[in-house]
Amino acid sequence: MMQTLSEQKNNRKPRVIAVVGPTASGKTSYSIELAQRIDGEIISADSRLVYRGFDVACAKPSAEERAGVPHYMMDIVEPEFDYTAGLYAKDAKKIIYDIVKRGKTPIVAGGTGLYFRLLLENYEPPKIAPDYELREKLKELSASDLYEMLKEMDPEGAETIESGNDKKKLIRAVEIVKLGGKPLSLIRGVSAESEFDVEWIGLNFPREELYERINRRVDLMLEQGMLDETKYLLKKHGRVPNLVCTIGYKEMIMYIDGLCSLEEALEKLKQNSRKYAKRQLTWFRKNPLIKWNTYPEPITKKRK
RNA sequence: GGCGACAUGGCCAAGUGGUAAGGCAGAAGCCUGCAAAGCUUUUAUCCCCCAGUUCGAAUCUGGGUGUCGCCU
Repeated sequence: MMQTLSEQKNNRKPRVIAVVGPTASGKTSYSIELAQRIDGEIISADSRLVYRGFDVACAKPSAEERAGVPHYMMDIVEPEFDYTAGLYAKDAKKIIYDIVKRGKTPIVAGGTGLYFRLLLENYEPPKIAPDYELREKLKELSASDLYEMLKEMDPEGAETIESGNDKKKLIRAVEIVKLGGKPLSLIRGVSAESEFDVEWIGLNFPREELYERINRRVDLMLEQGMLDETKYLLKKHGRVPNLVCTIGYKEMIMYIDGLCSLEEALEKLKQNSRKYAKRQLTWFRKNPLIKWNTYPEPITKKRK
């Protein structure tokens, strides 16, 4: 929603525009065009784009595509490093203030719901960094053991975890309490008012059309060298979790390992992308502030 | 033309007399430092069609239709 000039003057909060949507909904070109029009700079909110070398398979915009618009939060770490949502929120926040200071408009664009939540919706995450050693130990336990453990430490927090089968969530909840953080039960559902004045723009297509776009994009990625990129990254980094667990590389690796044909790998990749898009949508649908743009119209006439 | 096998939701598929497993795909949802991850819920008034046997049939019998295989 556009604000009037007087409203903007009276509003102390830095104004930021958020462009959200499922994969293949056109966020990249939309935000670049928007940035050019309003003199903005783009901060990616994508958990894969932070990794160096995750290009084709993750649809990272090339230098030409960026068309001179500054982009942040891309290519900031090597895939061996586990970048986390907490680090993202911290780093991205600094960048927002820096952009604002220079008189430009920050545009946060991406598809990782958790990153938006921590950065722009101002949830109060427990300030407990992951303890990988502890996690390894906890991993040995069964889900029900973990649940019992959490129940003793944080009975109310245990109840807020929807399923006692979700080991990942249980481990984190236990980790927080063990390391002296505020238990989940005390912060769940609590969110302060955002420190930013956010204009939320959601991009989406009717389901069938979105799926067609995903299919087309996967085929295009192959043409653009996704398979070679996978081989290169494997050679350079080995089978690090971030590589092996990323949609695109995951399926290419299945093919490289001879577990399926290339056609099957592409089919699987399309399917995993569809499921991913669905999960993204349930995340964003929950945010009532998003103004949806179901058939994204190009801001300028030219789109490729 | 003859012989044989099989026909179960979008797909794969279990079930051989007691009132439709499961998987995949699809849909909905959860998410507070691994989130392109992890997790939850959900989908056949009905088993190709018709007739019959039976208290009761997807399951048995007869006929029809279709698909596949083999033979001439």
